[in-house]
Amino acid sequence: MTLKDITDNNDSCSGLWKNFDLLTNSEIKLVNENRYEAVFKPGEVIIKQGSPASNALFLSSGMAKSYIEGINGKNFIMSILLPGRLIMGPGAYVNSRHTYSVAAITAVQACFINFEVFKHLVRVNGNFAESLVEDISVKSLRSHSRMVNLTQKKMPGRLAEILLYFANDIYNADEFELNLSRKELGEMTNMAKESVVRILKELENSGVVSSNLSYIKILDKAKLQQISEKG
Amino acid sequence: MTLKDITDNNDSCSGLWKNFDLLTNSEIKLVNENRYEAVFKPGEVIIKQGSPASNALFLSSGMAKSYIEGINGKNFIMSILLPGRLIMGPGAYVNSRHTYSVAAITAVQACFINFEVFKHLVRVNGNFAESLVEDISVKSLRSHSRMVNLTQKKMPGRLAEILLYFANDIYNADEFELNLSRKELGEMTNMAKESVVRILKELENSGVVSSNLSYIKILDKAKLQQISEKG
DNA sequence: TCCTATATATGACATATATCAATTAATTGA
DNA sequence: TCAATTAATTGATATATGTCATATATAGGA
Repeated sequence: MTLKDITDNNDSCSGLWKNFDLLTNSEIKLVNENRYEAVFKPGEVIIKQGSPASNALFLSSGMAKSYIEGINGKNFIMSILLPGRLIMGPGAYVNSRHTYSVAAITAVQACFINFEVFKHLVRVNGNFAESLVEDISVKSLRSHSRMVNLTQKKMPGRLAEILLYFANDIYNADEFELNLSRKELGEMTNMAKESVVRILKELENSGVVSSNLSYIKILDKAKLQQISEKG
Repeated sequence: MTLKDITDNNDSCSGLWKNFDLLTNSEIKLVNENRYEAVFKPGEVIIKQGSPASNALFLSSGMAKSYIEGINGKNFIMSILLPGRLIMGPGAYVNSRHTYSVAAITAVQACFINFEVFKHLVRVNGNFAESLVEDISVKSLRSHSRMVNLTQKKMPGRLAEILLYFANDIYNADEFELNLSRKELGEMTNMAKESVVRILKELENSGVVSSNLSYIKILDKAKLQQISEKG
């Protein structure tokens, strides 16, 4: 990982999160004076669970995954991270530890912003504070919905749900080159990688999707939706 | 449900959450001018998932459960609620809908505070805003840990975890009269009620706990801890 | 008090899903 | 380009867990 201070070039981290729009000019200046950029190769760990946390971050380009390192080295992928999204775990406000890990999926350029600056802004700018709470609330809502999905659906429902997530929220397309392995799909859906393969094949056999290794094409979205909802 | 305005008696909702300590006198006055109390009988629904949300609430006495109504009428109990704890779902800041239900377990007295007042305080009082983010962060952290527990542990680990939760976080004692049914224990651990009975019996047979219907006694806490951690 | 509804308990069985072993396919680096 | 590693696939099997049926116990009302 290479870390270079680029506060004096004309890039700006402040464009990476819509909530920064709520800041005053001097507050934006403060943000830009306290940001750092770094570049990561695919697979590289950007944030390590358990390590001391002192920065929030944003991707300026690329794709990453946030995941909890659970029992017996088994990971649980929480979400796929794209530019425009605040990456700041709850540890920031609890124990100053990273409560999950983040790793690059593709090549990633990331922008780090010091927590203290961030927290300062929450204290002095009420609208910014409110927007942070909104951001956290949306994540919390997703997390609840995820909990139900994982505990109440069987494998086809869980896999269908995650395929829709990629189509709707990540790639904005019904066919896409998925840059996650079967194992990682399993880490999102709580399935063994072999089960991912099998259920995926079932979905192919019933004409709902077609897949050629990492290339996935959703053929019958309504059906997929139905499978996802019925569990 | 009976709802009575008691703004003119000397009780105060502001004592129900430590974060209210951060408010100024006039802000506390505002809170007290906009609060309402209500009493609920065991089993009564206090908040209904999906309904319009306009109030945060606190219990002034009693015990309640928050739960998500999931697929096919299957519930997922998120947490046990006691006095001192803010009850405000993420919907407050997302779509003004309750994202989960809350029901009384014992007799409950609850104090309702209007969202708008609450949000106003977040905007004008930076320390209060920060304390709210802290509160949400702690819950979020628990929710993550819960996710791992539910997805990566087998039944004995999940049940052990929940028994420790009751001992450590709810009753503060290693023996207690549990006022939840086996079915509800299942709704916390993602187990069928019959499975709860069976695993509980296993724990009894191995001398880890003893139970007489709703009376639970933890005999070997270290062992229970170990079962919980190993999964 | 007894009756009824509800909760708990238990056994037999079905099934979803993981695990293990082996094979094939794809990717990467020298 | 080819060997070597890694990922995907497939089948056989083991296991965890849910479901169903039924019995027993408990609690709440008339």
